Amino acid sequence: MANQASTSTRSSDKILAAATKIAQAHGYGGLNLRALAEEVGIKAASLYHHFPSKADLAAAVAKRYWEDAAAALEAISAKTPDAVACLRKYPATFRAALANDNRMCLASFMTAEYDDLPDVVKTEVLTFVDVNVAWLAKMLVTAEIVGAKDARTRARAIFAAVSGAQLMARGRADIKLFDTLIDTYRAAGLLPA
Amino acid sequence: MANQASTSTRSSDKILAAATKIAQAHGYGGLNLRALAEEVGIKAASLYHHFPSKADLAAAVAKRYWEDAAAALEAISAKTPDAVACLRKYPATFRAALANDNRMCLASFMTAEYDDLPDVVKTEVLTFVDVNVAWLAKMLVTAEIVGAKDARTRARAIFAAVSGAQLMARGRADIKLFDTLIDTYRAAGLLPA
DNA sequence: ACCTGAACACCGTTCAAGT
DNA sequence: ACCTGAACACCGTTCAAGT
Repeated sequence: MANQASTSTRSSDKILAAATKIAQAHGYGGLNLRALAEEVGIKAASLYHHFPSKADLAAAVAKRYWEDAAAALEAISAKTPDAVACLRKYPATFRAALANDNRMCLASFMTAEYDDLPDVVKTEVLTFVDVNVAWLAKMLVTAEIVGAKDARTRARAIFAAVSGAQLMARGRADIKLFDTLIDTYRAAGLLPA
Repeated sequence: MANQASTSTRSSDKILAAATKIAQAHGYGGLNLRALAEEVGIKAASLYHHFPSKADLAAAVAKRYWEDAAAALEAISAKTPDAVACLRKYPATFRAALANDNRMCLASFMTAEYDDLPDVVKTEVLTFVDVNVAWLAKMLVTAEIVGAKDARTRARAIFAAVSGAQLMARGRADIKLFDTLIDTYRAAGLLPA
């Protein structure tokens, strides 16, 4: 994971990074290849030398997105021994997207676009959800909040609720609303206080 | 509300109905005027005789959407005296969208498209949220689940969570997942059991 | 290998011309 | 009044042709 980007992947990385930011604000349909190319400093046609199609580019974006999310979650649980403390930190990544120019989770936006999503992209988006749910389930069991049998279901409910909070807060461009919603989930008992 | 559609609004109604279905599956960006026109049986250019622009058409769609939602919610609370029973029925409208070819809430989709939404549309989308939150808050107070001071906040949390559940279920085209998520919210204490 | 101009099919929109 | 073909400037995308 550390020594993979030596020389040739540089411009692909630039493309992926720029595409991720655009897709987090405009979705798959709103990912404008001319605008993306301009941001990277090439012509739109040149994009096709790095990725065979918009679908494959978006799949690469979504794949890196869940890989980064998985690494970030592992970093949290590696650094924080207390599982309850880990669960308290979970909403922070969703908050960070809003703090970054009112952006949202790439996977949530693309989930809305389900009907128009190429299969290769759909797969990666689903994996993002799986990664989050698996991590949450593990923390819930470790924290002894639910038994192993109910962990996956509760984890999915937390993921859905936090996603919904991010979406609602984006609609008002109001990050404080996100914080209030998360606090309300805690007060109601969905998330550990 | 009853005697407004006599003769001239007929085709406008057909356009709005078809546009609503398309927007619930593809969003504002994915609302293709040529495809919409074909479904209605006219040419795209003819659409402009009924609505001055795509933005105005989408605003009319979103406006009717929240008006219908408001009427449906009023129908529930008028027919069901018990506020707790009303709250139990609330997720049903979101479920119905999923049951209708895995569609989703128009407002949720458009909220994701926030950055690309004309202001006239944005306003109507926000009103949909307000209508839902106001009704939920009223039911929560009547049911004595929360006090008047916390009603709005709790109502927003419920709306966000239910929206998130719909989005997640759409991503798997799995309506049973929606049911499970709602049940989990109830078990956790976010919604009344 | 990497890049591009030019072309393609498509989009929202306009408008003169039909009924 | 309502509709339309044709055109406009634009878009994402493709490809033959450059270096």
